[in-house]
Amino acid sequence: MNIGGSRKRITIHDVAAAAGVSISTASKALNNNGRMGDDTRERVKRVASEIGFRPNALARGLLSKRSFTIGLLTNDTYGRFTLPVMAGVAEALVDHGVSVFLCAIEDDPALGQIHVEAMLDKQVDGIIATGKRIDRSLPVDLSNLPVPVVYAFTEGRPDSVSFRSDDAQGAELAVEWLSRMGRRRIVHLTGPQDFFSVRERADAYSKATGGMEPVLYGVWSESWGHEAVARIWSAPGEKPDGLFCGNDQIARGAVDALRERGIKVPQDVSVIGFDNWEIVAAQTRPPLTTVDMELKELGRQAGLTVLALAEGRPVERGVRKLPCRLVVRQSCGGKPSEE
Amino acid sequence: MNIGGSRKRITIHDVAAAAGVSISTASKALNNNGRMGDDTRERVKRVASEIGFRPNALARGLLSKRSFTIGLLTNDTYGRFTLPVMAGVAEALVDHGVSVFLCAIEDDPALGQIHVEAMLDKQVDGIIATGKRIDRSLPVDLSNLPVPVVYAFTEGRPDSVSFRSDDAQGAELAVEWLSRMGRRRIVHLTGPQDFFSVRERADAYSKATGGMEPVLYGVWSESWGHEAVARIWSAPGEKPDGLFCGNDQIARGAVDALRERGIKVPQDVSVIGFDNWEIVAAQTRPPLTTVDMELKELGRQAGLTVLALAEGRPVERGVRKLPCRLVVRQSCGGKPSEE
DNA sequence: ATTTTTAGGGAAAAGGTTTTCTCTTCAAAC
DNA sequence: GTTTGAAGAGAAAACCTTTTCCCTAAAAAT
Repeated sequence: MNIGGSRKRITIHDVAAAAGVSISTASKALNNNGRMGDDTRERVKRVASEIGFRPNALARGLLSKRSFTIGLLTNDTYGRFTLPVMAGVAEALVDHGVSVFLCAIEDDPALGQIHVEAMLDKQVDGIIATGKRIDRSLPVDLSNLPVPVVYAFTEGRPDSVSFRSDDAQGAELAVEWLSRMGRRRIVHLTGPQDFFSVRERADAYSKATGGMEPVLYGVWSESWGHEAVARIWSAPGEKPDGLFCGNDQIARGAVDALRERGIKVPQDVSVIGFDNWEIVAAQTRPPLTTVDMELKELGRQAGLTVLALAEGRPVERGVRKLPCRLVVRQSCGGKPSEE
Repeated sequence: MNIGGSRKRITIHDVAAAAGVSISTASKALNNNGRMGDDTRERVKRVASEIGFRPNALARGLLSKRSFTIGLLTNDTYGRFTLPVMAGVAEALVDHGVSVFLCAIEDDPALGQIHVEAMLDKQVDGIIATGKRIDRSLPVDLSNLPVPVVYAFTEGRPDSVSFRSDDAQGAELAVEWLSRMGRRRIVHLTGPQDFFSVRERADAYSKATGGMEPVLYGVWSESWGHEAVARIWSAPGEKPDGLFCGNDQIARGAVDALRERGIKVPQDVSVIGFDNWEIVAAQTRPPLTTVDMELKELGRQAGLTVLALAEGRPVERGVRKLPCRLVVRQSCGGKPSEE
């Protein structure tokens, strides 16, 4: 009977009238401000909850200059990286009564501009920019905005606050674990070299392994993992006993290729992935041991940081690298971590 | 130099002062209301854009009772279904100046309640509820809200508006295509029977095939696809030449299992999936022909509908089934559709 | 020359809330 | 009995915009 949704909203005037006080007294009672008798305060509060009063955030925001709203800008339509970040942001902020505007801008500067302006019009308290690559920035100008901006998993302006995962440490984690599993000939199979994180991981890998083996750059697909294994195993010479892959898709391709060749994972070769993309990692046979970038935690911290900036609290600027975490499943041997 | 983001916002007062008119004239000039000389109107507009005036949406919303904001409630943390829906909603609404609040409530009723209240406080013009199953409703009470609610890919209240895909039609599409490819013994390999869409697809499949073959119910995983193929091909008797799978993961498991048995896809057996989950469908070897539920379109329609309701336009209530679309890749034969 | 009309523009209220200031009243102190 | 103080509560301003109503002056009509 009320599908369209209409019913007069209850305002503080109604509360005041029902409690027999003025609106100022009602307001003060509800916000625990001002001076008044305990009985009055209690009565107002009781009446307010009885008639179901909830303050109008628009009116409040107009006055306080805080909308308790932030904007999340992303160009990751696929959501693979953005989704955990979003979840973290939202989770961190809901406790503080802050809501999140979702702005998917694809890679369209005009759309980005529109969204930024819409957010500013709506008086967001801050903006979080997030993307799918830490070495690319969003196609939109976020300088000189009247609100603070925090970058998460995307290239930020110098002199701002940005969060990213520590890819070098993640790579070390991977190599370390392979070594611990007794692997000595570890090959790194990764994505395109123009990705900053690819280079960073490759450098860390080379440093950790002493730079004995070459790094194989390719694309982020299963078929590249497949092809790389074919290339390695059909070439003459000693074969690796460990594969450190740049993402879970490559790892999955590699594992599948190894299985097809009758090479046992993890008995003969250990394979480790990167990203902990559940849908790929968990469905691989055997399930992939992989490096998790802790994107949800990254989102959480970005959320808390933009909040701090919005409230004028001091925040140290710069790039913050968050540590990765090893998720042990079965593709390397070793005891799986419980989840 | 402005990291925290602070700079006095420009109000219509500033415009009025700069243009040498009153605020009422300024407002009317900018909104093409009221009567005034063309020169005055132009001057005000020019000045406004020169000093970068943008109206405060909070103040405007307070007055107009419209916040140009809607809430998107979801319990699909994974984002597999929600993400395209969200993209569609946002895309449809950004043109109308409407922003979208993202509310991820997991499956927590308390969290849902908090989010709904926060949205109402922020005076959203409407709410879209979306989930991961069309036969489950969100764990939150959306009845008797002061704003319209539209359901997308989740069970809605009777007497409301909900959008879902036409699973029966999707199944027909699949069977039809397999028949067109010359397949005569088509087996349906699907998910748990307690899913409404599973039953609906299975019924449509049975009707289309004359109910010759049994339906194999299982779980939504690759390993089930794998196992089902093993079960079928190790049993005595004639083998199927077509597999209609309940989702792309099952299809992928089946394709992998067939390949391992030396059975050629699509030469010997055609396999068709459901969902068109790119990451699975496109990376399978060969890439999966599958049924797309057009979730983005679904989101778009949900967005436009909630907007219509918010504006008081009449909307026919009830469940609307949107047609699915066949995406032809290589797992069935036939010429791939361009994308 | 007087009245009527119209154009152009301003004053003020409204929307819901918070906050500062003011006012009244009653108790305590002198 | 007068002054001081504080407690309790209300009036009003402020936030920013839109809209209705009103006022003035010039043009048109009589």
